[in-house]
Order: sequence, then structure tokens, then C-alpha cells
Amino acid sequence: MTQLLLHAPHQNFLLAALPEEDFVRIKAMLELVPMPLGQVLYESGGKLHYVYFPTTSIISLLYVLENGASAEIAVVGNEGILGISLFMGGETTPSRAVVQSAGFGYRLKASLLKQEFNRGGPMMHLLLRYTQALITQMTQTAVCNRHHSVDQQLCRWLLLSIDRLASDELSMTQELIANMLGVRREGVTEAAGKLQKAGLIDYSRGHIKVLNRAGLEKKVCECYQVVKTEFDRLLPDLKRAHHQTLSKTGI
Amino acid sequence: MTQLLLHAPHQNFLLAALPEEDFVRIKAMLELVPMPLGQVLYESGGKLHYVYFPTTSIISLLYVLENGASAEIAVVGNEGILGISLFMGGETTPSRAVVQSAGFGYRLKASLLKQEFNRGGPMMHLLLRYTQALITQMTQTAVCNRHHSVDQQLCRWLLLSIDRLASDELSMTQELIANMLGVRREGVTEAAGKLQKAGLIDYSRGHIKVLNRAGLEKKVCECYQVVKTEFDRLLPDLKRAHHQTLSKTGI
DNA sequence: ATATATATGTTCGAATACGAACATATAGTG
DNA sequence: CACTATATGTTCGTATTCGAACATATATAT
Repeated sequence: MTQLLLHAPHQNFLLAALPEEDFVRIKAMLELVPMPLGQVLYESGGKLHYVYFPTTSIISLLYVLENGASAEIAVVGNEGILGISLFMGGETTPSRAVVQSAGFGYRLKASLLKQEFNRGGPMMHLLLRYTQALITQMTQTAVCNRHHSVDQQLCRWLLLSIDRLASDELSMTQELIANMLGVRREGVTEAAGKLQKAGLIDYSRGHIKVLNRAGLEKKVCECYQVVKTEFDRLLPDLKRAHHQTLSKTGI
Repeated sequence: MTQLLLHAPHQNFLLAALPEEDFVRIKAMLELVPMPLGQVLYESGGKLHYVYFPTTSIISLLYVLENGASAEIAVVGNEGILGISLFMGGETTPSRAVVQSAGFGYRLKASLLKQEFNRGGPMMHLLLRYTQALITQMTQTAVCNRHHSVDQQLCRWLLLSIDRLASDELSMTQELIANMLGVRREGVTEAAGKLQKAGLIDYSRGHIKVLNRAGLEKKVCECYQVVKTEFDRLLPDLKRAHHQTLSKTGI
């Protein structure tokens, strides 16, 4: 019963941005699911049976090389959907999706999503605009990987992550962050140590709290703002949806 | 008159992969345009008035940082289309499109493309599948930027480029390649020198000829094959179209 | 409370790429 | 032909990251 109050589809802003009519129709098909840390939602090349709309969780899209090294391509949180390859027509992608921050989300059967997409209405256009925003995130990751230091990338990663959560805290070991950023664990230790000394974050055994968000924004490379601006531009409805959600839940 | 024989829309495999009915309809709206080296087809954030279907040219999508440094996100050749943001709904993107290899292509008015996309038929699905293939290229670039050496990246870049041309030669200075890869010119000089010594390429003042394609494929990182495989998987029609083109033009 | 697994901190030599300076070579131009 | 702009080759010191080894600290289980 508590869960019914704590969880609602409109906590996912992509869903919340839909016109009432579409939202109601889709809502009836959604299924609330817990998303524990580390859960692999799909494997590279595997078939997707569901798409996911995270509400309180974050999903990391990452690519794993033959030698086991990895790199994060993008993150999906309560602003998005996991499983774009379904409506893009490819069915699969060469990357992996892992729950990076435990929480909940709603899932929708693949066939139902395709059906909704093929209606060609607001849902389709919203999904396509979201996909373009995701593309921006991916390309910016490529640029950032090329030109920016581990320090800057950690800041970007932290900001992108907490933006996709209600909270300013996240559970994540340095080892895992290193996997995401595609760098060594020691590199993350050093970078995080600097941020800690500067009083921007508080770090202890898999638990990070952002103490000074503005400070992080001063240190981060331009990549963060580019991604954020592009999401806001392409999906202005999300902000509106966000505000509505806040007022509905009375936060 | 010669031009009419040398140039035809079906040299762009994305167009050629369309059903006859759609191809004929769209063909009537296309306009052949020369695409000189270095031409900027669109600027970051700028509005697109046309989409481009390259036939004998290659277009580079690159992102330019505030400090002037740059990195290539993806390349578009005769297998694709420039301007996906139009049908994705964003209208603009934060990247720049530059002609990387001079040649020709066909352009189509933005409004007409959107109209075709919104028919929801084969054209829409082809464009979406192409977009997914492009996403793979972008994400693989991100991974490659993180984990692979300049040497390997140069091989990848060369292979991706000649795949998008009929020829095994391209006109491109080391300086420009460095801009694409987001590395120093000296780095490219060194890497290209090694390939030259190994007899894999012939390099001289802005003109590269691939002498031993198989040799390059042995040296390249896995990223090249991942992108190629994904294009073939998502767009099998392109291969078929390719063969038809060869027989039609009698090459 | 003790043992153990896990997380974080620290150090050091090696490898790679950077930034800058300069040398050489070739295409075009007058 | 000589001149000039451009392209490529080479070198050297520096910075960053890597890879590996090892030290310390904290949570969890018994």
C-alpha cells in the first residue's frame, strides 16, 4: 500500500510528459519492478523483452571490450527509457545495460511499446526526441573521453548521475565508477580524493554524497552542460512534468 | 550529359534500398550537388534546410570544443544520410558537418524529408534503422577514444573512410586527420609512418592510397568490425542495393 | 571479538600522448 | 627558375595515465 503511494509512473518524466490520454492508456500496461544494483537488464546482442522507464533507479549503458575493459556510453534515469533499439528497428544493440543505482522502475512489454510507437502520435515523437538527446549524451562522451582529464570526467559523471535521481547521494564504489569511466580504480581514488579535500563530496565505502553541487559545476568540463542543455531543449515537457510530479506527490 | 551517367541517386545505398515506388517518388525531389572538400554543411546548432545523401563524397560529423579542439563523432558516406536530427525532431544538433572527401551527393529539402518520414512507410523504418547504425558508430567512437592507441584509431578511421568510397584512395592531410581523431598532427605523422613502412599505405602530401587492406584489418582494433557488422545487420538492403548499383552502372 | 572480504589509499617505473620547436621536402605561383 | 606556402618528418622535455604491488581501513559474518 505504501508502495502505491511511493511509486507512480509519472515519476518517470518521459511518461509524465505524455498527453493525459496517452499516459492513461500506457499506464494500464506498465508493471512496477525493483531494480537492484548490478542487475543486467540486457546483454550485448541480446533480445529485449521489455523496455524500462526508471523512476528511482539509474541504468548505465556500457560497452565491454573483448579484453574485458569497459566504457559507459550513456546513463538513463527518470528522464528516459531503456530499450530504444526496439522502436529504432534494430531489436538489439552491441552494448550492455546495468543498474547503476538501485531503485524502481516500470517495465512495458516490447510488443506493446512497438504498438504504441507505431501509432505515430505524441509517444512516437517523444521517444524520437529522447533518442536524439541520448545521442547527444553519447557523442559528448566520445569527445570527453578524448579530451578531458579523469578529474573532469568524474565531475561530469557525478552531476549526470545525481541529475537522474531525486537525491544528492549515490551508492557506488570507486571500482564501479572506474568501470563506467573506463579508467583504473586508482585514477578514481585520486580524483575523488581531490574532490573530497576540496569539500565538494563526501566519500566513504561505496557511498557518495555531493556536498557542493555548485562547486562541482565549476570544475566540470563543458560536456556536462552541453548534454543538460540539449535535454532541456529537446524535452522541455520533462521539466514541466517534473514540476507537476512534485506538486502531486506533495514533496 | 556525362554527369547524368556518372551520377545517379541509387549510388546512395540508403536511397537504393528503398522499394521502387518510394525510390521513384523521392528521386523526383532530389537535387544533385557538388560537395567540395571542407564545405561546412551545417554548423553546430544551426538550422538544416536540406538533408544530404552522399554518393561519391564523405561527410564528417565532428564536435568542436570551446578551446578549438575537435573530435569526429561519425562519418557519413554513400551508405547514409546527413541530417537525422530533422526527423528525430530536434531540428539541430550540437555538432558540425564537414565534407571530408570531395565528391557529389543529392540533397532533399528538409520539409520534403519530414513529409516522407511522416508517411510512416519503408522510408521511415529505413531512416530509423540507419540512425541506430549511426548510434553504434558514435558509441564505438567513444569506446575507441578511451581504450585504443592512435595507431589503431588511424587504421579504424582509414577503413571506415574507404568503405564509404568506391575507391581505396583519399585526399586528406595529416593535419585534417588529426582534427578528426582529436589528436596532434605529429601523432598522425608517426602512426602513418609506421603504416607506410609496413607497406600498408602510400602517403604523400594529402593523398593516401591503401595498398594492403587486409593488413590494415589485421592491425585495427575490434571497433571497426563492430561498426561494420552492425551496419550490415541493420541495413542488409544496402549490400543488395550495392550489387544492383554495380550491375546497373556496369562497373 | 575476531576473522575475512571488500573498499580505499599510496607509491613507482613504464608507456603513451602532449606541446613546442625546428628541419626537410614538395606543390604552386610569379 | 626562384620563391613561398604547405605538408611531412624528427626530436625533446613534460604531463597524464597505466599497471602492478602493497598498505590501510571498514563493513560483514561467525
